[in-house]
Amino acid sequence: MNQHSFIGKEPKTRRGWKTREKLLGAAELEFGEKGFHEAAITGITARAGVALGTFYVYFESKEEVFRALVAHMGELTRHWISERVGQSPDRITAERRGVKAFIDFVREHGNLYQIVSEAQFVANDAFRDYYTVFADAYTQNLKAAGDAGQIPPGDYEVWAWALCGMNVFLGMRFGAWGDKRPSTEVADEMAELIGHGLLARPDDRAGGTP
Amino acid sequence: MNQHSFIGKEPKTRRGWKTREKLLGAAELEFGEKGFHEAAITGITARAGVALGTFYVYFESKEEVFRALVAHMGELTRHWISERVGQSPDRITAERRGVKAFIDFVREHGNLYQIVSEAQFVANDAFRDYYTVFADAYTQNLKAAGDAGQIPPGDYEVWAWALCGMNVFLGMRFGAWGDKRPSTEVADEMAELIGHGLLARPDDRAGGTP
Amino acid sequence: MNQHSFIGKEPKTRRGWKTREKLLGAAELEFGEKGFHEAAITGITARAGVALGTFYVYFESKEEVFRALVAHMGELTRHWISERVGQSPDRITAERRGVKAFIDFVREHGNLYQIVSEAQFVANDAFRDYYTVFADAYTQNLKAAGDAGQIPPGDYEVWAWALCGMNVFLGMRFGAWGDKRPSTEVADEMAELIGHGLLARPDDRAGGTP
Amino acid sequence: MNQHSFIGKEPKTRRGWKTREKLLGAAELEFGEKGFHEAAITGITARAGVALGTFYVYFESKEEVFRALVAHMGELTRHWISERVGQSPDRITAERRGVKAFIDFVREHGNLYQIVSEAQFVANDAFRDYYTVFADAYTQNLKAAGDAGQIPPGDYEVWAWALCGMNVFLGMRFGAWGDKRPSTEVADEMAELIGHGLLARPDDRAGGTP
DNA sequence: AATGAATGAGGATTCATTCAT
DNA sequence: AATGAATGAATCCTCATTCAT
Repeated sequence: MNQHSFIGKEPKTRRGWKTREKLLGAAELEFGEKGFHEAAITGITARAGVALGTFYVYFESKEEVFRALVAHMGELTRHWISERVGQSPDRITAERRGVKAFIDFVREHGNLYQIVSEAQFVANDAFRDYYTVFADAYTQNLKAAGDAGQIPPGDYEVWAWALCGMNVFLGMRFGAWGDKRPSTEVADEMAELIGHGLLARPDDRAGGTP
Repeated sequence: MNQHSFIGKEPKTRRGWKTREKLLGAAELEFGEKGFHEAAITGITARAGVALGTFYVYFESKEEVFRALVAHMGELTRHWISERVGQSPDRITAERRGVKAFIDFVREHGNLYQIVSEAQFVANDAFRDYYTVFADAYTQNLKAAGDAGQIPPGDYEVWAWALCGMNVFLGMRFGAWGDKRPSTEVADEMAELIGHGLLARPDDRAGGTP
Repeated sequence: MNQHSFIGKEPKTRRGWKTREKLLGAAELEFGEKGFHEAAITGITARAGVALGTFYVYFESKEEVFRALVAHMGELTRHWISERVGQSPDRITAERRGVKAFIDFVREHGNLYQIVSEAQFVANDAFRDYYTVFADAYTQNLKAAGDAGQIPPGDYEVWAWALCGMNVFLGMRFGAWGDKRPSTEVADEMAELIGHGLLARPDDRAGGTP
Repeated sequence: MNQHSFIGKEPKTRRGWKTREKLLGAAELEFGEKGFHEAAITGITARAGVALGTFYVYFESKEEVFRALVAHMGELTRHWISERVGQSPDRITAERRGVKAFIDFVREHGNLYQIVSEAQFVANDAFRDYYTVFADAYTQNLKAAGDAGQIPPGDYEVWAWALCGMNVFLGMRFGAWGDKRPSTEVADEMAELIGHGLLARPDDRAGGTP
């Protein structure tokens, strides 16, 4: 995926790799806690336990580490979710599991997820990349389901972005903002909504797709 | 809720009101174009055609105008949308019109809409307020529709946030990012998705709710 | 004493006098609480319950009110002390009463007394005036006592300044800084010191001057 | 008391120490000449020959250098005086030398001494520390003299503050305000006053302590 | 590789004072 | 007399980045 996309200066020694690693970890914490603008390079180096100048040995700028982190978050999120969605028997189950996974992810890594959101204003292209990768995968999945006759036809790209938005907002509202409702409940509700839609007659509900 | 929550210092004369108005308009442009951190107070006052100090007669800080603007955007957005949704014959029509209105709004006021998004990192409480007001209204509408038997029962709060997220993401993707697709098309697709849901059998489509 | 030294613009109406009075009182509080640099004209006018511009109807500048206040403090202090020292039977009694009065004054009007001290850096001439008036009076008193054979000959001006310094420091240390010791005790100790001096043999003490 | 209370950021290299030294010296001049509020950081860095930002490498704020300077002045003053008082044969000689030294110090370092005085309004705790250290030392000396039977018993703490006040005011009046009288003369007069006291009979004078 | 001293452009904020009403 | 809107000079402080060691 990241063929030539190594971000920052590649270390040549084992020691160098370790330092770079420490810096990345420290940056994750610093940005996660304070946000891009409040975060300081000295904060990162202090957490990493290295001198200020060392930062610039491995990264060209504050924005560069930030981008590296956003890219990393992309992988992390995808991994987290795909691990929890697995091979779902049907699309709705996949959606239900997906939302739950996303809410849980935000609850677990709220600070880090902020990094992605803030990228919108700091590194807009990285932000677009992040969600485009998601939406594209989503589109593919819908398409497959459509081809298999599991879901009705439609403009799956639009649907994918709509579903992304759902996830993100439910993650924000019921994950990041701290709601006591179990993520399963929220996921069930969302599954209900996008399963049968708003036009379903009440009695459709119990039966699912007959 | 916010009975007398006037943001900034309330002018006592007509002249004062005019100046405050000019400042607010200038701030909208400045923040919209440059974002919070790049925006400068001198940029605002220059646009407003007043001296630097005048800014601080009406606002305590850069953040305060920003908050005032977010609150103002809330009213503006609600007004824009409700004007275009009007008294819809049914919930799906309302949704379709709502999405379309939102996409159009973002296309029209893209810069301004950025202000709201950025509030997440600059004035988080104002950001929450903005969307909470939206989602609450959404919830009420769904409830009304539910009571009227137009839509199936469910946890309308969760649904409301899900629908908000859809709107926002479609607005971002097909509004802000500049997509050529007509907003009507996107709105129709979303209406389809949330109208019949993913479980609808293909042949359900033509008929809608019989 | 202040023949032509009316500070500020003299009001012409009764209403004007009242306003000026309110401003002076407010300034006393504001400067006393915050010190010259932290004090703000708006703080003064707010306390006085008048509009900002009104201040400049009666005073030319922030420094001017300050000077008016320092002059006023001079009269106030002298009045307070002379009232409490009265016609002392002898010099030492006068000194004892003087120190006590001064400590009590500082305890009672600590904030206001700060105004005088700060004058050193804000209106140095007013500061010098304040203490020069004091020291001159002191000198005269010592001279009278010397002429009457109550105290030994000496350069009374130097002595006067030395005694002023004593008063001020004892007032600061045991008055302003909040010491529990009763002012009478401190005054007695100072009287002992300057009564018999450091060379007195222990047994001189009981007897005073035989 | 202040074991490791290093004020500001401790440099780690020799070069750093030199820079900090230059800044401290420059600040002394700037504050001494202009007073705290008129002094500007750019004034300090210009005098030191470094860039503006360098100041903030070593000090957190304008107030912090100021505090560092006051502390430094404490050491400087004590050193100056103790050097000139030395091992005095008796308390009165010590006092006489002390006053003279203090007046001379103020004449020599008038500007710098202003820094201490102004501390009263800028860094009150530092101001208290300054004089408390002095008065404590004074108290100890008096106690020693008292134990040795050189001076009569008394509350030496009160005496110490009284004597401090004398010194300060004589320093101010005959040192800082520019009086032509030789400091020796003033010192002699003060020695006379606190040597025999005000109750001494005129004929005591010639004899001193027999 | 690592260090940490030095840089300086950049921007927010304050507030005494003026003046038209 | 009283008001309060408008002014703008004046400064403190931040922090990403550079570079000599």
